[in-house]
Amino acid sequence: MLRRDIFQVLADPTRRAIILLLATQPMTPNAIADHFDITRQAVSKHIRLMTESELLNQNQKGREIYYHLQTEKMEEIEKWLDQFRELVAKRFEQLDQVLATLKQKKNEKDSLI
Amino acid sequence: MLRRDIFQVLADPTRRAIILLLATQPMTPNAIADHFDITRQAVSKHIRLMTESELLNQNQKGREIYYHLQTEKMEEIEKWLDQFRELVAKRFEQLDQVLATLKQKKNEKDSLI
DNA sequence: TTTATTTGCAACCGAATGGTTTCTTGTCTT
DNA sequence: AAGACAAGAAACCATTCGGTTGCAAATAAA
Repeated sequence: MLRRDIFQVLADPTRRAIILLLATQPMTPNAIADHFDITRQAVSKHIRLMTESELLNQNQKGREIYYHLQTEKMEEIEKWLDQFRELVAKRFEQLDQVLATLKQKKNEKDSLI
Repeated sequence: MLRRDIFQVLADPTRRAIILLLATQPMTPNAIADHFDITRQAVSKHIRLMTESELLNQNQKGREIYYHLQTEKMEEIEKWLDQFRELVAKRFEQLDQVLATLKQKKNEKDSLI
């Protein structure tokens, strides 16, 4: 199945590098391609996927197209991570509860001695 | 190219769901598969990838195998995001600097009037 | 108005992905 | 000891991925 989301974008190391590149300033496809050992067209395909995932916006200046990051899109990862952290925290709460119960049981037992 | 890292794991929605499932408690492949509309074997393949990515550990109890999350592995995402956020912050610093320079220029001009 | 530059698109290719079905192995149950 | 259950492995399949080369369109520069 064709998946076009931020997680899909992050899955490729070249795309992660492109994200870091564009984090500081907008760049043209040619400028981006200069940083890698792949053809400009390959970079173009990465750009297309990233645009379809709404992570990139374009800004045409003459024949050049400057691509810039839609940084809000990155928040989706944060949101997912928050969800994850919350569940992990809940697990530890349960663990704490178990420990507390054990402690209580132990005290009850002690009092019976 | 075969990539076996946490970003690759996150790329698939079923695997993300498995992560959230295992965030609260360890589970067997069968138990995990019950939550999805795919075969146990398909789940098994997801588990294998996640184990190879060092995100899952196993704990055999008789004929059952409980898989549990290696939560530290998730920190790699956080680390990458930190990197990203730092670069974005730098961009805004530069912008602030530009604005400050403009303001200074304006003041100099004003003083010439 | 040619010519060069920047970009995107299409077709192709080998490898990886996500699923299936079938089979084997190991461990409980009875 | 025999049958049921849990899990992994292998072979297969259609689709996607990440790359390539070649080409067309638009804009800039000569």
